[in-house]
Amino acid sequence: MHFAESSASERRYLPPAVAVSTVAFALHPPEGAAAGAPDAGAPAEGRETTAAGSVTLWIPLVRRTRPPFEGRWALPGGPTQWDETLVDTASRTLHDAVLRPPGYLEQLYAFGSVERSAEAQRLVTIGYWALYGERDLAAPPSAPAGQGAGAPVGRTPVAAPSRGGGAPGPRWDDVPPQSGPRQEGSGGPPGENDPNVAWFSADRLPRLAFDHVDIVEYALWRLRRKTEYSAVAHRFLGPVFTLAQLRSVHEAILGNRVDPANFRRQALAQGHLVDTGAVETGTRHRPARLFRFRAEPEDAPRPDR
Amino acid sequence: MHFAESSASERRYLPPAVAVSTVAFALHPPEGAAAGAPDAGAPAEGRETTAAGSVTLWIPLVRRTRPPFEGRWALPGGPTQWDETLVDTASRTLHDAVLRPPGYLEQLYAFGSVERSAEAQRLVTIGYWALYGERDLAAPPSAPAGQGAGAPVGRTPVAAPSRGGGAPGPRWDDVPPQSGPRQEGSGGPPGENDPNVAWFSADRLPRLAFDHVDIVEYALWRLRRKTEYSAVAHRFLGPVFTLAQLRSVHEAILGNRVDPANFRRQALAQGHLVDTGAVETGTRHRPARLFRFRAEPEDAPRPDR
DNA sequence: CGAATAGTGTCTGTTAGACACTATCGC
DNA sequence: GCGATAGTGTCTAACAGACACTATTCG
Repeated sequence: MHFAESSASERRYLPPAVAVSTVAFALHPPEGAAAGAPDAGAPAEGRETTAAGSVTLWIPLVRRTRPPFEGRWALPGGPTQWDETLVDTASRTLHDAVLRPPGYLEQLYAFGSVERSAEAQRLVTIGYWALYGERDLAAPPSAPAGQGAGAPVGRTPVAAPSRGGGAPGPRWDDVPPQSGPRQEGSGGPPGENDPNVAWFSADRLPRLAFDHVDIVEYALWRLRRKTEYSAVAHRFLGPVFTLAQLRSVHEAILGNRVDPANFRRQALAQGHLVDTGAVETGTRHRPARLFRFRAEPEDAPRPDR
Repeated sequence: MHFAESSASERRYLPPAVAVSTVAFALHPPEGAAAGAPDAGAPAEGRETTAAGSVTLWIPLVRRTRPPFEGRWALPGGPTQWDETLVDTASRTLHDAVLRPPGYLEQLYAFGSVERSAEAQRLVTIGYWALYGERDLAAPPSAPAGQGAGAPVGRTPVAAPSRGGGAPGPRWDDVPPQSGPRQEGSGGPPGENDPNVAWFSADRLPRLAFDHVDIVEYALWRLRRKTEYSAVAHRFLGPVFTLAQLRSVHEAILGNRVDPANFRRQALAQGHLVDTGAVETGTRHRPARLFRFRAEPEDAPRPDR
């Protein structure tokens, strides 16, 4: 790389580095992945339920192995490479941490602060948010994307448009300018149990590096807004699901109880759900009908193309 | 500049250049500014009204003076400088074209395409949208921000948060990597009548360079969404205004008629409007009450900080 | 049958939209 | 008074939220 040799004072004048940070959500960590406790570095027993029996959102984090913020947990991410689009970068860095491609990926906001520009290269960070559904987590872990200018991660299953208002992200800061392709938390060998990658419950996050808390905050806000006016919740579930499941996803996202009767009516009124005719089995009460989702035309001008 | 000497083939491996493009809206061009006709390069008589007597939105454009797309009109914009935040860049480049700071400025979407990377340096473009109110247009033109690393344009009156969903912009492409600070359409001397800057009616735009049409499209969509759930329309007007004026702004943005009675109720119900007690004068019918806007707490996590 | 959840019916309060009607100005 | 727009009242249909009630399964 050309710039390796430029001194710190010279780096001030370099063009800004472009990096990506992604907040990914899932209803629970993938099978076999580490579930982090708030402040312990070590995994803890954690599954998808909380006190009240309601579902929570989980977020994958990566532990930084070098300054600044060495040892702190941070969002998966890293610098863009010359042959990658921004989504590709998000996808690749996320894959490096989670070992699976997300089911949904959407841009959040671009933040270009000038902070610390006297000491380090200027940095522009593009925040993304992603979503892992049951389907996605079930997929067996695949090898990290790896080196250099290789093709961006195979299939980025969903590179989606968006609609809500754009918003902020904090300045990124990871990865020294023009460092190698693998991002921060990759000291050890890859594999499902990399000690530097863990999933945390969204309401019990450890202290994060940089202003990653703000990105998470914003991503959550966006996710909530989006579940209100759009159909995203179903993406957390498998191909077929009951209305109760869908509702509990809504409850997890919005953080409050939702009336089953009213939810049912609204959900069905949207016209997105198709009754498969099949019913749930294995319950010890009246089985619920299974629905699947019917894709419908987006109404937003499509950003990513 | 370090990179001036790097060859085209070397540039492929440079970090992406970061540029900004801004879609600015106003109810009419500033006094004395050129109003462009759809395809003529020359100004045409144009004021704020259209066929049906309704108001239209106007957008400032800059004519490119070098390839690619030489001669075409494009959005104001340019590359970020090492000491500028993204908003600053938007603000500065917009100021260079319009000679006034906007009343509102918000990020739209970041687009990082890899297209043409084989021939030119990789480019990441951050789209912004801005708004000039009466107040802002009334301000006398000030000199362009000018050279090098000078302080970013004095006051960027409003660097605002946002809420809607993020969305797309096309790849930018202007300005050769690391070119001088002044952007594209600045061949001639500055001043209110730079032949390479003109305002166009949003529904009669000329052919634009790059995919700037898409950015405009998206900005319009965002503006519409935002007027629906938030209070932005008032920013197009002066400090006090009648409900009829506010309504006609809504009509201009949404593109359809709005019932005066219902609009009034809704507008007042929001609680943002304060009756000043004063009334309109100079009409030849019953004068309307004048209102002013009362700022209220935002509910979106604030992105820009 | 009892526990438990699925699914339906109904009532109430709020709101968007349509539109008739009254008020108040200049002339 | 007339023309014109400001501003109010009212009716209707749609809808969200609360909640009672019925249906269907397991054990």
